[in-house]
Amino acid sequence: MPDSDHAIAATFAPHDHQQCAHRALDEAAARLTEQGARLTPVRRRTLEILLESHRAMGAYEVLDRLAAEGFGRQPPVAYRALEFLVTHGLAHRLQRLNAFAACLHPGHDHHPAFLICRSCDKVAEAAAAPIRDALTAVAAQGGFRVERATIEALGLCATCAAEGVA
Amino acid sequence: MPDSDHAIAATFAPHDHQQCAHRALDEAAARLTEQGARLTPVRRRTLEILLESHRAMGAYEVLDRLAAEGFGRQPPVAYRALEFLVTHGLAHRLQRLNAFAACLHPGHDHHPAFLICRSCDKVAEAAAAPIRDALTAVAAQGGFRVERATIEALGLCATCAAEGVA
DNA sequence: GCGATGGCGTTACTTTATTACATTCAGGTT
DNA sequence: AACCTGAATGTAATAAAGTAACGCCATCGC
Repeated sequence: MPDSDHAIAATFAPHDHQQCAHRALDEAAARLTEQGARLTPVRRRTLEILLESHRAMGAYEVLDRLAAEGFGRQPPVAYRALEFLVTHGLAHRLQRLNAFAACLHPGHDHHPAFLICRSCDKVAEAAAAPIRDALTAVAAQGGFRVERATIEALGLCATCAAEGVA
Repeated sequence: MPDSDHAIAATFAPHDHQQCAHRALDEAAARLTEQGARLTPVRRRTLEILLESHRAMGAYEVLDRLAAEGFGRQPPVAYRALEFLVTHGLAHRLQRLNAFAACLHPGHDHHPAFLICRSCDKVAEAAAAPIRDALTAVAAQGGFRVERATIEALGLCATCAAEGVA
């Protein structure tokens, strides 16, 4: 991810989340104008909601929030906004959870591996390149060409482990 | 995987499927008696249905088949049988597809990586060890302990590629 | 201003999955 | 054989996740 090993720990450890979320939102806005895509109110708000925590949220959880704030209350409202964000690399979909999480490093590796803590539920993005390389190599031996990889790990983060969670 | 690089290609290439399915069923039965678990009619039939192809099947697709053969026609019938098979390592769940596939190598690596061909829809199991190692290493740098990994690749198999599928 | 496009909202529906509870069946005990 | 017990099976009902189809309105290029 952006710089180093710190990215993972930074997600799980306590940190200035206001700033963390704000930075991601700014980067997102920058990337979109660059691409000529529009960050409309629903989309912006959806991203903000995802950015409030490092957890993954279900589409209906997001929808409830949007509806409470005066946006539409039908599923497509949430799904469309989420799909937009995913398409533009501003959010990720977690297959294991049927849920979505804001991307914290837009513009870097757009198909990271995900580390999901089973205790605090937070989700971190990890550099997928070495993992994908291993996968690609194994597949190639069988003549299979990998186009998209889903890599999601469930486990325990350092912060929860330090707090004594088994 | 059982032996080698051949396992992947063998899944996608034409082969004696009767024998392939039969062998998997035998191995499954053997493993279950060993574990003291019961391969009841619904469970056995569910496994056979999955083994008929190398595709992943949705729970409702399996359910339709079971219902047509005189078993119950309510979702729990299929979900319970499938869950049993997954628990005992005789089938796998594919997160990306919300579907299930028979395990072709029961007793070997119970958490393989999956290679899903987007053209023929078949699913092969690949050795996950090297991939999981890479994932574990990346995660460990961030203090994260991986407990379970989901590794699923979408792409094109050798057979489809040879047939000119782009 | 005017049409084309994209975004948003709605209704309606499909697909996937679970909860809760009644019934049946295999196995061991008396 | 009668009896108990726990696992397995079946049902109805419902929840959760996701999609299709359509109309309205705003924005943008002309």
